[in-house]
Amino acid sequence: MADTLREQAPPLLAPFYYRDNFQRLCDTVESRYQDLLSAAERDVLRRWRGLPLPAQCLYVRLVSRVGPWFRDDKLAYPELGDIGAALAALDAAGLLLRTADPGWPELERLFTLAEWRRAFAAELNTAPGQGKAELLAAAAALDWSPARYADCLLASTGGALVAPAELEVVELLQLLFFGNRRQGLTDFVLSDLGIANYYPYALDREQRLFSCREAVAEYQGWSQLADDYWILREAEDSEGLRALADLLLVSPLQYDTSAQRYWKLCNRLARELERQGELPLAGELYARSELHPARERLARVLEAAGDWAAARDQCQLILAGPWCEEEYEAAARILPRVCRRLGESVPARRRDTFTTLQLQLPRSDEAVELAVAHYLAPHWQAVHYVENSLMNSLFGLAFWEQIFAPVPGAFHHAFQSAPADMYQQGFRTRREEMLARRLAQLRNGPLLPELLAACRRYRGYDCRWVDWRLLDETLLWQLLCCIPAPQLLAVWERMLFDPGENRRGFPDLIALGEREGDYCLIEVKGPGDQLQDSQRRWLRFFADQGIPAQVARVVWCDD
DNA sequence: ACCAAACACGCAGCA
DNA sequence: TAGTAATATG
DNA sequence: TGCTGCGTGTTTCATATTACT
Ligand SMILES: [Mn+2]
Ligand SMILES: [Mn+2]
Repeated sequence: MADTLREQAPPLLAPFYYRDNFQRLCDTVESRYQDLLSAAERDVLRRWRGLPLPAQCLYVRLVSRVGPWFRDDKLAYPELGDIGAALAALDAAGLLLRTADPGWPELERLFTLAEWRRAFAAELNTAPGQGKAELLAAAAALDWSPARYADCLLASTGGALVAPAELEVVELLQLLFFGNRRQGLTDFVLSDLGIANYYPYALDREQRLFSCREAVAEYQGWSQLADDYWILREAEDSEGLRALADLLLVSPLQYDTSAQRYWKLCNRLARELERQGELPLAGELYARSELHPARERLARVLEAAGDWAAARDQCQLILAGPWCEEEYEAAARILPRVCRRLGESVPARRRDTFTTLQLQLPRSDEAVELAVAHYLAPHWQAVHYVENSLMNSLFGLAFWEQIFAPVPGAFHHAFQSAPADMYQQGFRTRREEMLARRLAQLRNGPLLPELLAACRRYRGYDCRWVDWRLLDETLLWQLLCCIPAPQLLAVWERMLFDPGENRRGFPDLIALGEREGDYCLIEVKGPGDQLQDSQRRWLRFFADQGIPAQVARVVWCDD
């Protein structure tokens, strides 16, 4: 009864919203990158704009769906009226492809098991219990010409095969709009629905991500090779992987825009080659990469190859100018090993000693972190299982304005939850002054009102750092009551030093008391779990700063 | 920050 | 027929 | 014991429909 009386909520999205989204994307790219588009590509846009509304809509539907081929008889869009007419309009504008032979894999996908059965009832003995894979194998064994299969199926089901033309142009437009390959038209929808809620930062319309068409082509080239890499790895084609490495080694890197992609691919491929024992080739790839962990892996490759002297030199190169703390520590671990091999003496590395709490707890179903939290609960006001999310969220609140500051090149489009350079060294250097001012401001005033204000002002907006499910004003009040401001500031400064590296490794639990200084960060270690390097680094830092932290080592008492 | 990832846990093999 | 994976959708 | 590599689980918008086993 209540259900029938409840008013229908108005639809969140306008009719044909997807056409409008596509048009927004096209307009933006065309005005921003007109000189990077060829005459043929601009003509595709012109032709799409000239279509009647239902045909425009259908084109957007088709390029958004898994294809490339579709059966026209299965296109069901009642709101578009006569689908045949829309297809004819697309055809006339050169935006539709038709085929009598889409290739075997597409046929497998386009027709259901029942349709295959019916179409091949005469040619094959099709038992009802037979699965699709078996039936397809039996059909393939007929060894017909490729087109004959399609003829047979279509003769049985009716309909024809169609595909949207100029898919590559659509992909190009999306790449130019977003600057990456993972975002697309769905991001418009999620934003309109409020599922994603992006902060209204100032967009940078001056700085273009791609300076020229060659830069775009280079980016697309590395993307293609990355795709090839996954296919080759999936197929366990070691010959192909070696060929890919050779190709990568003779391809020069010319544009900064795609450097990260190139280096990432070098690192990934090299790591796979390492596993296959191709050490020299892996080493060459690592030498091409300027992205961690390339230099560390090269040191390990040299060590594994028995080239102790080169491995030692590589470690010393890293130690003299590390890219990050992780790299420095790796080099500091490898160096003594190779020096021993060379008969050289090295000073022993000091071992970490962290305050440790030994616990015997009854085995239970819940996670060991929660078991410890429950064990500790009676002794504290509150114990929260937060890992990285708490300190990261506080960091986001404290530096929200700096994170979303309109720095050149930071925000290319309206669907970002962090600036483009968030995890690069340049993040800090490009915002040196405003970060210094913000730190001074936070040092001079009480923190709680600042954080409460930020929490209220920005609540709900997407930020890579902030988990709004965790934060509420009570928690902030409790936290700021217990954690002395200088200690929070020290943590934030370390996070600012390397936001990419220092966003992880925070302890599992935070236990809160009632007075300033009355709190503890606790890393839980179950049987068999070791402290990770990132966790060690934070624990060392906490010890240096006098921030209360402990490692809780749990053993199960079975009886 | 590319659900082709990032993160943390948990184990095995090796000195 | 229930459980699953993939797909399309807003 | 420390170091290393490798495999695992968790987490991604939420919901309806379709196809398959
Ligand atoms: Mn943890
Ligand atoms: Mn832990």
